[in-house]
Amino acid sequence: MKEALSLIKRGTDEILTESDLKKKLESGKQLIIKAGFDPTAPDLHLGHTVLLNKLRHFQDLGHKVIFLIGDFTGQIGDPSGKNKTRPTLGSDELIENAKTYEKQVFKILKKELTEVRFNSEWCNDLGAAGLIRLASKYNVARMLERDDFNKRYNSNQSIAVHEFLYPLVQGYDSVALDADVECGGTDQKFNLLVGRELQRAYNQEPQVVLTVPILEGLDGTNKMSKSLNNFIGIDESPEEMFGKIMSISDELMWRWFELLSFISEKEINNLRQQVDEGTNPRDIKFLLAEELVDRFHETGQGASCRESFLQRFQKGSLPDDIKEISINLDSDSIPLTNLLKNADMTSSTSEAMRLIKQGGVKIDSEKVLDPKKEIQKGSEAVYQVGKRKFLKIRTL
RNA sequence: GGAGAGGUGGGUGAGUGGUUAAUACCAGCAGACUGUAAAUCUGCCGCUUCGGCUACGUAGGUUCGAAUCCUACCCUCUCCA
Repeated sequence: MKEALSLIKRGTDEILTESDLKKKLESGKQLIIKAGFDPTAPDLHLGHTVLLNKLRHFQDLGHKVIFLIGDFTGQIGDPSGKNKTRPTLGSDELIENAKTYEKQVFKILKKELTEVRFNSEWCNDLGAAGLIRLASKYNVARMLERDDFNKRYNSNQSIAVHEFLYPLVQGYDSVALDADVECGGTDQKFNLLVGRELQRAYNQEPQVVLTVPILEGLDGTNKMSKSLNNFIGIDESPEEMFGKIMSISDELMWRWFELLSFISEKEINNLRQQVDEGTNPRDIKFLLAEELVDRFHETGQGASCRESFLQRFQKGSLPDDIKEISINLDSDSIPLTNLLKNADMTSSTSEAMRLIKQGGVKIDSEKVLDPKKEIQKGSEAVYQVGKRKFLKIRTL
């Protein structure tokens, strides 16, 4: 029992309330653990895995996880942050996204203890009348307690009425599922607590709310998210993942160790001490990168990534696995700027022009300085833009 | 319904008729350096067939000339009801 509790408490931010959790654990029944996910962004990234790891802990104790895809709530758009209302998804798309989720999520969760559900199942049946009834169970003052509503309200920014529905519907999900525990990021705390209130209003035993810390993204300040493009997807190639982890600041590295690594706190402190004593932080970052790459790919991948990383950046050699593409030309030659744009290596010819002038473009490891360079038909070469983008292009 | 404030490049936010692809900051990108794609420094940061073209909520108008003035519309916020 004590062990169970300490496993659950590891890395969590808050448990509301711990005594309720104890009671539920002691009851001996299989608990229903709920966690909601956004239907529009099926690509899981490391930020999500903080939560998934926690769900996994519950599974290790034999409890059932409901992986809830908020397809109905997705139509509302989570007012957290400054999201705008999202486009409604077609059911085909939803099924696709769900499949993508499943493919990724079982890298961490146990299949036999996971149930994937959609909240449109019960929300569609709710109807206008049901929604009104639901809305009557909560009040505006309490809604405005929510931090982002509060901030927007006080700084004279708009809050659309439908945004109030989001926490309500999310809370109603807990009622529909009769959830025992709901897990989410700390930014979800308000929504999770609404679930507690609503369950009480529907005469259920209120769920325990468990929040996990929010993982900072690559920039080190903002929450990891797709829209800020500061994320590492768990589906990304080993090389990509490794490289991105190496690009985080030395400071952020410790935070990631804390939230993502499975090594013990003691070991982390040990590593800190090593750095204090003069070890290159890069080498410590290697450990983190290797652990994570191994987790999401085959064991051993991490080590080989480290090798090629050293090769590439210390000795400046080309990576081994350069993608190849062919591009058809309409005429005998094409300006280099256009070629780079067509190959998606730059977003516009203007950008390509700039990069060439700045000395950031190489062909077969030779710096190109002429912005008007033409590439002939029937050639093949390795193009490099900046330090990271490589592509072998054949012109036909 | 009435009165008022405001909408500027990915974000914040200057700019109130003319040295103007639009100050500054952040983010981003490149180069240098390094102990890493950390940190730091320097440069860049709308698009282009390099002739130009398109931009300051939308649509018109005034003017030799408009982000800046006028008109209408759309949107956001505040106060009153």
